[in-house]
Amino acid sequence: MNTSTANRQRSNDRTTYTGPGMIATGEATALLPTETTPPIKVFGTQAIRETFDDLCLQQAVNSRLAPGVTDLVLNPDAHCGYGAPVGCVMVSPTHIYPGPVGVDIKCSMSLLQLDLPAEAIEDRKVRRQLISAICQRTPTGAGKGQRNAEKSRHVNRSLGRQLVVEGASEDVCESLGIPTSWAFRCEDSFHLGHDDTTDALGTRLEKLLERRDMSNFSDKMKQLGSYGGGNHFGECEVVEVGQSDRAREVAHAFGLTDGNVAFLSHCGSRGFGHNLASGQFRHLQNKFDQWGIPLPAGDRQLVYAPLGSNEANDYLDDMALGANFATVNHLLINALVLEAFQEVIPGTKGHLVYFISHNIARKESVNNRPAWVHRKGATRAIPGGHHSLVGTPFAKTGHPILLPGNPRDGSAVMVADEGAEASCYSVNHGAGRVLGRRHAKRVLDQTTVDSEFECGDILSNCRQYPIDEAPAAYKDFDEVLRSVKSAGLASEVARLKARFVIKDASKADD
DNA sequence: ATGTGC
Repeated sequence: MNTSTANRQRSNDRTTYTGPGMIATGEATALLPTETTPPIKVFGTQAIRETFDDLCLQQAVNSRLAPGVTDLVLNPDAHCGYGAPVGCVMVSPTHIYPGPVGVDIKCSMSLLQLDLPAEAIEDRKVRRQLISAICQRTPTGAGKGQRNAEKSRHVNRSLGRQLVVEGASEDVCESLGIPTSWAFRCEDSFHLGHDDTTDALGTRLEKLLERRDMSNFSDKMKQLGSYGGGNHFGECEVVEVGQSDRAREVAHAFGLTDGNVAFLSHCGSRGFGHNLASGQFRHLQNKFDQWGIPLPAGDRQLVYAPLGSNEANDYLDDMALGANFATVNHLLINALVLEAFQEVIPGTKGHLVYFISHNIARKESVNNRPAWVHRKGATRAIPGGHHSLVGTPFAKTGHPILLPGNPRDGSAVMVADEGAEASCYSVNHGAGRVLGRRHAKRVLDQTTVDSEFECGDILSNCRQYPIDEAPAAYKDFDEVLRSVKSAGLASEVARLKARFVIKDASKADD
């Protein structure tokens, strides 16, 4: 059965995975055998393994057997995605796969630590003021999520062209009022083109701007500093650093302060990244049709390009352009959120803890050779002492791993352990869906969701919190984290407890 | 995910 068939069956809630079963190998690890190649590594406790539906497993097998793929890791938050499961890592030294990077190029998390004690936002009125100050500056929602920017932070066409080519360069940060030091708090503050130059990106951008679907480039650039919709959000948190000596030490190195307010953001490359990604899917699918190349497992979502081909070069350039937009988008959002806090509580100071993606392909060294590591709903997890962190603020400790859970149960900051080599230096990217959006709307009810927020004294900008985004639509976050910890991939540094949530509510009553 | 859906 190929994935297209599986997709059709899923729409009727009938999936039938007929491949081999999982081999249980440990409390939190398992192997999913494939016919002719080494097995897929699965990280998840027994309870988590039961959440993997048939289509998800089928997609994992299809991705593992696709041309040039040498490793595939399935994380505890895995569920079906575009071509490959959301929550997987796919490695290839020879091929690039746009589908397994995903439709939202460089969808990421960022965390801003503020110097406010939790008590400063205890008053619901203060939190209401913060919600409105933040919403004024960082719109949510599809399309219309364009910022009404004051002159000092206006993104005109020429600044737009500069920032998608340069990413968070000093010049770009200065133009937008972003502290330049924040660039050092990024997993990647900029992305180069296929030949490791910015020139390649400038050239590619010129070509793209001639395209009809890029005629609204200036409008796309105006979306800079906005969240968008779906599972994207901004969330005000109180930091609870773990009790162990290591947690306290690492939290200190990360710049996290126990008991203080922080702000967690989740968003990506908005309409610009979507244009680039969907344009590439279409383009490569047409090439496959035109040249009569067989699709991996017959799945159009798994089209690929061999490295060195014009197609691969163009994709890598487009991915970098989208990734640069996402990077500056996150940093600007954080600058605007800080500004909103300062408006409501004058004198507030804040610094970026980290900005890290979970939808991107990076050139890394795997099994001692260079390869493209596609993280599709997966977060890089490199422990302290690893050569690739030399020169960063986190060379000794390992970098922060930012994992959204849900507003009811909290989110987490983790740090990688030595064992992460087994998962290609990756962990999950959050809790992962357990109910599809349609399913969630059918089986969950608004009153329960509302009372969960009321009980936790968690405020929101939404009159009705979107039901398909309710905590119960996601996997048990503690079980997901237990999977990561007991597999030796990463350790918990801090929990983040939600105090208010900013989300797009425009589709809440569909 | 997305100026939203074959």
